[in-house]
Amino acid sequence: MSVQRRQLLESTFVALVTANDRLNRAVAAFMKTWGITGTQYNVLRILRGAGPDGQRSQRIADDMISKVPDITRLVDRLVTAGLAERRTDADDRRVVKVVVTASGLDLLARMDEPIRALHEQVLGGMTSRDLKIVRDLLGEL
Amino acid sequence: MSVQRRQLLESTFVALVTANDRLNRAVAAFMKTWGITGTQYNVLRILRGAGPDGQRSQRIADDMISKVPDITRLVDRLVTAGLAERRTDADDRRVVKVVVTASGLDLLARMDEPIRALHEQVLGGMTSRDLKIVRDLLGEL
DNA sequence: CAACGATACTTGTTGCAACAAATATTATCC
DNA sequence: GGATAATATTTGTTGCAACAAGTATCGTTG
Repeated sequence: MSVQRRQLLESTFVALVTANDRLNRAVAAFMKTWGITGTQYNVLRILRGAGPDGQRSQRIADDMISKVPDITRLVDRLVTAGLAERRTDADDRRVVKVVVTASGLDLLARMDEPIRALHEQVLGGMTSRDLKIVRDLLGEL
Repeated sequence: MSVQRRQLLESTFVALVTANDRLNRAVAAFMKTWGITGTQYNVLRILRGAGPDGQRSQRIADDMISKVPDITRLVDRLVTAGLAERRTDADDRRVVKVVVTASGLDLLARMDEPIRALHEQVLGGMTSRDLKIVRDLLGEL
């Protein structure tokens, strides 16, 4: 491999990690103003999408954008905060279904518009053409 | 703002966070085989660049790719692992200079080639043209 | 030159993430 | 149908990150 190619790989890698950190910080700071973490928000969104029947823990883990191995204590915090509830499945008593509460839905509804503003704040400077390029190229990773 | 633009912002945001998580995992798994974390590696690289005089804690914090507020305990772990040493500055006794040890330099040297392989593993699938695009667009964030 | 603020780092504390082991329930296979 | 494997979740433990408060040293200013 050429020296140029290696340097390009490295500088792109560093750019990725740097953008990574900035994005994490922006998300964390935003979520903090709402009293939750980005991970918790992700779970709440999954639960809202799942509807009144809720979603089993394992499926929540599968659907999450950022994977976490410990759904139990993640849901614990949502339950403690009154944003979600646990319901053991009657058909399969191993399964725990997690349901978003009215309070959780209310929080999500209030966050919907600010979340769009966050997207705008982070990515609004890019043209739609560039957004598509970044999205598609990152999707290949 | 149009619906399309909003959806594009959202899907790109999700793509970023997803790539984020995958990258973090790849780096963490790689670093784990060497007994350190990505953050620790970043500090060691800074110390290698600083040379035998070492680098003061605050400057390390400034130079890091992923910012961390607690350099003290980060360096603590490097010192415990025998990869770095602390030396209080004689001119200004508030300042602590951190120096990489021979063991630390040896570890870095052994990692240099595998690190390039990691870059190749993560980004090798992209053309040089696309790498430049991603690097430059992410740099604007 | 003494007091005050600024600087550089450390320490205390809390919460979350990661990994492994344990528990409970269900499915499978002689 | 009872032993065994598989599945779903919980619990134990450790380490790291974040934020705030504390300590030591230095610079500045009247």
